[in-house]
Amino acid sequence: MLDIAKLAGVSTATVSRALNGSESIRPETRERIMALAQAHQYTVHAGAKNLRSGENRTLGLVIPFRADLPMQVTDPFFLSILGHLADAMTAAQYDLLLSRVDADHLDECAALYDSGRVAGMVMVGQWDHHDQLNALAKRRVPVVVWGAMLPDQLYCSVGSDNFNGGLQATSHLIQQGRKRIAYIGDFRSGEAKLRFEGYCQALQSHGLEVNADMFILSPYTPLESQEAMHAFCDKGIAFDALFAASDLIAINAMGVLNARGLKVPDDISVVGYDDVDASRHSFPPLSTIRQPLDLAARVLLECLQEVMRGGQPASRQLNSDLVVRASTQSL
Amino acid sequence: MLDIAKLAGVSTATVSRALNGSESIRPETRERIMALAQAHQYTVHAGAKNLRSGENRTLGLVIPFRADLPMQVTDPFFLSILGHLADAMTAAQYDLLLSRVDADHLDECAALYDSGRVAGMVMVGQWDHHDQLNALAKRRVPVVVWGAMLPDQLYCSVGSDNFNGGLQATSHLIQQGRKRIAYIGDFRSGEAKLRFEGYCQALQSHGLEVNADMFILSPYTPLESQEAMHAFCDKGIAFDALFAASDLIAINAMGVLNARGLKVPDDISVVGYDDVDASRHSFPPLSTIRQPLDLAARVLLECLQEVMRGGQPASRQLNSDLVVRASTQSL
DNA sequence: CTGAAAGCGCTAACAG
DNA sequence: CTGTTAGCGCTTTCAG
Repeated sequence: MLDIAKLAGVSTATVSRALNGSESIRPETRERIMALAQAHQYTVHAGAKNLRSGENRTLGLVIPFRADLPMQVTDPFFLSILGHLADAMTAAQYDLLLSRVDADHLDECAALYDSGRVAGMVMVGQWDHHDQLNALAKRRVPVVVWGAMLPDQLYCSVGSDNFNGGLQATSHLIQQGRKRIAYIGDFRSGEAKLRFEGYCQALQSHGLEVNADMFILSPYTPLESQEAMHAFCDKGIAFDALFAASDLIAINAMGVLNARGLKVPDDISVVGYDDVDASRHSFPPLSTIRQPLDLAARVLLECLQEVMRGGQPASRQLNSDLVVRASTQSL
Repeated sequence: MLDIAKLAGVSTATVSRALNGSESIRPETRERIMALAQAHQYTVHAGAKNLRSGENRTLGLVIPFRADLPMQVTDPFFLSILGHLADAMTAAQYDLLLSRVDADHLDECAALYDSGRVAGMVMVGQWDHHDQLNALAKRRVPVVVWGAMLPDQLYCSVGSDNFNGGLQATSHLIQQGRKRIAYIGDFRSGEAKLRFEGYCQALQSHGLEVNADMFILSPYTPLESQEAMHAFCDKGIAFDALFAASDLIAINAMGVLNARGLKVPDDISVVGYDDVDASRHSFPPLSTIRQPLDLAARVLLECLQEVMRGGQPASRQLNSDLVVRASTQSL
């Protein structure tokens, strides 16, 4: 910066002002300085600027991972939210620091904040550790979480309304005249559980029977979903529709159905969840619940900014949309 | 830091030395200081440290995107490399700054380096802009690229050997007794082209006919791959195997084959490319070419470090492995 | 082994 | 409108 100042015949203070768009500077001088900076490929040193101004424009995106599991992100869906978040942050002039943290030591990411590397962070991915997040929040680490709203939550979370999503998906099937609707996925915990509850609610409010025979337990990771589907079909229980807790499960299930000679959607209508890229290209293209990730990213950022300001924004549930494709059809 | 110094009854210099593991400090003093830091959740301010020591331990990961395309990463494969890279960098004590840059203005990421935000960067994703990358390298921006080796390349690239991958995939099919092997994917540019050339080579060296009727042009983005597959089947050309330029294309193609009553692998053996998560769960599970992403990430990092040291590491091609699953079977 | 002092590159009062 | 001055939080000679 000193070099530029000398070249322009001014002080570094003036250069700083010019480059930061201060009002109190002669336009002509500004132009000259900007031109010089451009010519010499000079850019303000971000670190020094932050240090001096006390501001920090980098935000953390932390992705918990489990040491015991093979390094994999089960959700292709996750990449999408990452992309949107990157976009939103870039648009708001933030840098994005990516950090992988052991899910069992989420407290470690406090160091990210304590060391001034990030001004705040959003946590996304497979997270269960409610209490660790609460501890972080108690430590006054600015953090927002992508996920469900939980009771006794000290931090701000943003997620989609999984209950309502399950409701929409199932109602859609019912409206198309389906009466024997199976559910495949987890129904004991997390987001899948809420989707399942939405499914039950939809059945009940339409006066349909909620039958445990129609619940197909499949891990959220779709590893064994095919087997689960096969096992269900083997039982010979009649059904004319299927609501899957995730697109990947749905796609695998459709593969099994196809293989067994059951036509989708003629024999079985199928709805998935997430609107993963692959669901547009599955056979047949999959009807699904789309979570508004672009909005989610913006809301996450807004909330984080509010938290960084010292506020306590309320957690939010975003509405999801039903996307109708060829895998569902009226009877 | 001053606080800790006071608490410990020493100077900040001593605290600094203790926290950085300097040799010339009494172990006892070190312990005491460490304990205090721990208790007060004190962490060295990373920015100030970098500023003073002139070092920078954050690396950039830039993901070019096309302004004209909807924000999407076509490759689910990409998330995987991102994860591995994050792991490798974390393990080497680097921070990872994620940055999305317009693919038409790759030069913009020079600012990331000029402003001292990153000490170097790796570029990954759909990149075509060979000349822009060369310009970056000429500007002495430390950068390494995930992708193919190109002639007149001023930068270092790391990629997998796509030609060899195509060769392996096709040879596998031939060894299983398949004689009429179709190729689906792009064959005009990029990595797919190399895979295609490997396919041709394999056919030739086994004395099989290389027939343009067996080339199914499908966008690398699998949007129209189903249509392409349908169109090919409609032509009624006999074939007993299919090599797809990507898993996603392969999975879509298998969907079409299933729907048309062609059994995989009995009637048609299918091999994909990438070993995407979904290919393990497709119906049937897909044989594919796995790129060694963990190794790739480590090599990328090594090369980047070498470039940052001022060196000019040679570009590298990594070997890929064939993963055999149920979609291929001997006749 | 430890402290004092200088300064990394920048910005923000405070004077002119 | 612009220059001077004083640090942001840390590390690192150079003396003790």
